[in-house]
Amino acid sequence: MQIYLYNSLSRAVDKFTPIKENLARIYSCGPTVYNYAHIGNMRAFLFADLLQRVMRVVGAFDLQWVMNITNIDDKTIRDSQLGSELWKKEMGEQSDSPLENLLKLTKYYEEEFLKDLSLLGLDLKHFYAMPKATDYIEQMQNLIRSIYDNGFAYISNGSIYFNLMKWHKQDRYGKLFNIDFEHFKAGVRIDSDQYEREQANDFALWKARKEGEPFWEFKLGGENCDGRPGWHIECSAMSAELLGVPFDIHTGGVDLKFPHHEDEIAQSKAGYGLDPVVLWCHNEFLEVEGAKMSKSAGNFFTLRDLIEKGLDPIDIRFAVLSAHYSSVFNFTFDGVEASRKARLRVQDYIYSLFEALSNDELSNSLQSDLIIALRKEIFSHLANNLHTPKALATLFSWLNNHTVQDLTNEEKADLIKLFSELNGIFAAWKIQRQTKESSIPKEIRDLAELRLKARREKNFEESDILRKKIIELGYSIKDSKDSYTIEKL
RNA sequence: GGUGCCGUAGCCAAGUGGUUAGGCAGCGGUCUGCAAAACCGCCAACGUAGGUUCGAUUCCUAUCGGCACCUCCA
Repeated sequence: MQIYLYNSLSRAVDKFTPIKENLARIYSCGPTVYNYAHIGNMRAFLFADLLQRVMRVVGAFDLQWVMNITNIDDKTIRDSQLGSELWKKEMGEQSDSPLENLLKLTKYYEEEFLKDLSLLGLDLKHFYAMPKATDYIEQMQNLIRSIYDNGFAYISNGSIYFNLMKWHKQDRYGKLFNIDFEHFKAGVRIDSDQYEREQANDFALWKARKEGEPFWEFKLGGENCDGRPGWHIECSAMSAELLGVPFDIHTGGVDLKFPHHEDEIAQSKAGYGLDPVVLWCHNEFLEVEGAKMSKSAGNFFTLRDLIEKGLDPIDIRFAVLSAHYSSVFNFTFDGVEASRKARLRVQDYIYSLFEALSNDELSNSLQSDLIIALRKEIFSHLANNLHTPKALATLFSWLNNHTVQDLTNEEKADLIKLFSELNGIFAAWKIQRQTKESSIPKEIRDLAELRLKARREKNFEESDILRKKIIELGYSIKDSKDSYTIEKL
């Protein structure tokens, strides 16, 4: 199905056409691994995941999805310094080598990050690559050399800067973000390096070596430029190396439009001679209980914080996906609870489908017009700029109007097939027969058996006491005629 | 100061120049020993004030309120 996406470059919903036949190449700005990722970061990754899954399932594209891991920047260097208070013993022993320390600290947070992604329902197998900045220093240096040779970079005290105004005369700077060079709010952030730049707007491609910090050797223009890469250059170099120039889609949070993505466009074009990306997609921010998340406001959560509070990560995933990525998402605990109930309602429906199906013969391809029409409608919403709210609304309305009993066997089998496809995007359900009591502790099963016996004997006082006990132990019990089902609460 | 976004029922969240978005909660009912689940039904909105229009929640203006970015924050 044809995919349409909002493009921050054109400021319109564009038809997606891959550069290479049937291959969608996507680069997503990943985390800087100096700490546990917070729920706001997670929205960006859930968005990227949604995009790539829709490309796979609805667009039927082959995928090359790259997400970078920024493991060298001011913060990772700062926190990994010898004697850092933020060093954890799980990271191992610190050594005299700043680079070794940096890699140990960032490796730790990278692994935690990957765990978080998995908990949120991302499939790590979907990644074509997760490049780490320190593994692509050579490519970054090559790109910087090209930019320098093309005349758009200069060296100042061993650091290398991008000459923005010179570039701006050749090609517009501000393609994603209207830049009003006259009205930059002066003095908001003072960079210590600023005096070394010719213009305050110039950004660092490469930063000169500092004592006690990791560095790489670099000779440029006959000068010694030993040091380490600037932030923006890594995405340009790694995306070019892994996906080529240009590639199809670049994702990130709206905050990255400027300066990060502007700089990426400028330096890639200054170095490679081409606009690097056809389609830029940005997700809106996430707020918590209607306010910007901040540590001081006490509404700053990492995924592990939320799990500790008893939330299921899959409910968080489903809650985030139930709002459109381009609007501010208000994360609330009530909202996650509501999403959970909605999600489980669908799950129960899926269980009922399996229950009602005489055998486990699933459809290979859809046969029934009813389900084909439903699929078409849901998919077209997803294809239209990833409109998950409409897709889900369509699904819920349909479920409201079609009970399992109303469906023919063919429709049931088709619907399971459709759910299985949808789960390739939402990854929020189990497409299987409801697991029987096997996962329920024996203690609970025994209580339930006693209760069934009491009910048969019409000893309802006893059965109510037993039910209360079961609930207190964290399980719910649903009665049917002469049986029951137990579920974990 | 510059640029941009948003204000929709108790809560979350789509959308549209005139016909029910959807979810959660709530309220009736069926079922049940009672519940739960399920099913049937009900309920409610478009920040404020003007304007354009036959008609505005939707367009325009003003206004109030909230938010984001403005040099390394997803």
